[in-house]
Amino acid sequence: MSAAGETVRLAGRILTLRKMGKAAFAHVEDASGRIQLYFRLNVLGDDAFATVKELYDLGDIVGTEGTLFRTRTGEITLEVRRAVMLAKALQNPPEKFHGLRDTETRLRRRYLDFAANPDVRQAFSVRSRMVSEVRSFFDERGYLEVETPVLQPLYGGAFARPFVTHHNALDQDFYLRIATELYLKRCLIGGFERVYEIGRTFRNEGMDRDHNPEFTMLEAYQAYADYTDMMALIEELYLSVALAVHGAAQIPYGDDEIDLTPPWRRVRLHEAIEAATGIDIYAFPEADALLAEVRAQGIAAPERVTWATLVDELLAERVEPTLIQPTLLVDYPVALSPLAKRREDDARMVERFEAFVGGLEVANAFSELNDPLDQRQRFEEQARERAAGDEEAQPLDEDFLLALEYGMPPTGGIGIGIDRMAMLFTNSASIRDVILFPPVRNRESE
RNA sequence: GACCCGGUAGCUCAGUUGGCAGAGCACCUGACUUUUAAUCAGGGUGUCCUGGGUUCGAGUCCCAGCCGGGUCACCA
Repeated sequence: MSAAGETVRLAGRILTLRKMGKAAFAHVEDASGRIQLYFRLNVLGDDAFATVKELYDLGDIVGTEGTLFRTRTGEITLEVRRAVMLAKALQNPPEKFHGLRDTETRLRRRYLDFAANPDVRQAFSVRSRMVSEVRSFFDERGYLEVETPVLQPLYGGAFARPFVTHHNALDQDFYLRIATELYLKRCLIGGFERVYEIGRTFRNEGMDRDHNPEFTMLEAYQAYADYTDMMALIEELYLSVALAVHGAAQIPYGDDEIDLTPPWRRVRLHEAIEAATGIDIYAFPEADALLAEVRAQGIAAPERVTWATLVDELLAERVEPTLIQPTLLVDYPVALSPLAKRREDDARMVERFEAFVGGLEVANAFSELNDPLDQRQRFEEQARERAAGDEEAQPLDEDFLLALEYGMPPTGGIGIGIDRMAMLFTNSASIRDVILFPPVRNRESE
């Protein structure tokens, strides 16, 4: 112990406190760790020692100065010469041995969860390093980090119901963005060739273990690239992050060990469905015929039956849960992908993939549709879906179509769920474990 | 939205067949100069989630509601 005898100053929150007649021990903790303090009457003097005995409680934050020594059990301890109360706790901290377990209190007073449960704090430390590595990854590859509007006059870029708000000065409603896609594409049209944005997006939908109404998504776009470039990108990104935050390409998740080493398994969507269910979705091009096949599988039909929703139902029910090891599902039906470019060899399909890891959808990418005429048709198809009752169909965006008419280079684009990535790298079962302050319902009394 | 589970002291929890509201930690009083989940002696601090109902009597049984969790639905 090289610092023995030297004067040391440290501060922290009191976690344990053992007061005796003329001495007291405490453990204090700050972000760097915990250490024991030793207060002695004959070192501190009557007044200062009396203050410790009468005033100090668990949870208080104190500043101290003293010298280090080892107790007879060998623990490094600060013998305190001077001490000052930095913040007095008026509320009792959670119980020191059992910690804070009650899920409702943990959510409503999240600061107590952080204070009482170091492993909860640890997850956010991992998340922070992970995001840093993600930024470095894109920065090093020449992508420009940009920030596009959160408040948008029209929403788009994903299938979701938006949150709506109102701008008083303009007396105009705005939507909180459900995706950054259409603005990032405007950047491409304007000549930026590689852009990315890590941003909060908002979708007015239910919450569960892998959905939160506000979440962080990374979208990246690269001119003169296509979805195969995005396949390599997602594989390399996950590998880089794994090595940076975990030190290995293999990570534990739940009961599984996931190997992120590229290349990931690639399966064509309709083949994955056929392998799991025996149904060749392209052999049943009409919704009614496909519905009969889906029902024969014992799968409940979605509320709104279209060919596309049935395909998605098959995917969600029978394919996605099995995708524990990293898998790229490729070549989606055009009806599910109104912003993606059609395959040249099969106009029913688009150049798109979704990446799955640990059963979670972690990325969605495509060769971006840059034909303004086809894009208009796709929007018009969405408008028909909308008129038929699909609240999540995408609205026709004339302003975006106008931009496309000036010419967007062929582009590969990808959306990556940052929260789900954090779930994987922190081995968290719930997205709320990697969101600092998840929303909770107001209590009537509050 | 449906179903299941839960809500008792600041925290973690117990509470029997319906019969005075409990324990540990925390807290308060006293003792204690190397303790470390300190120890020893004493002290219970409560809207039993809320509102009704049944009953001589409800934390416990019934109904409605609130809040949380889980599963499902939704999230193409």
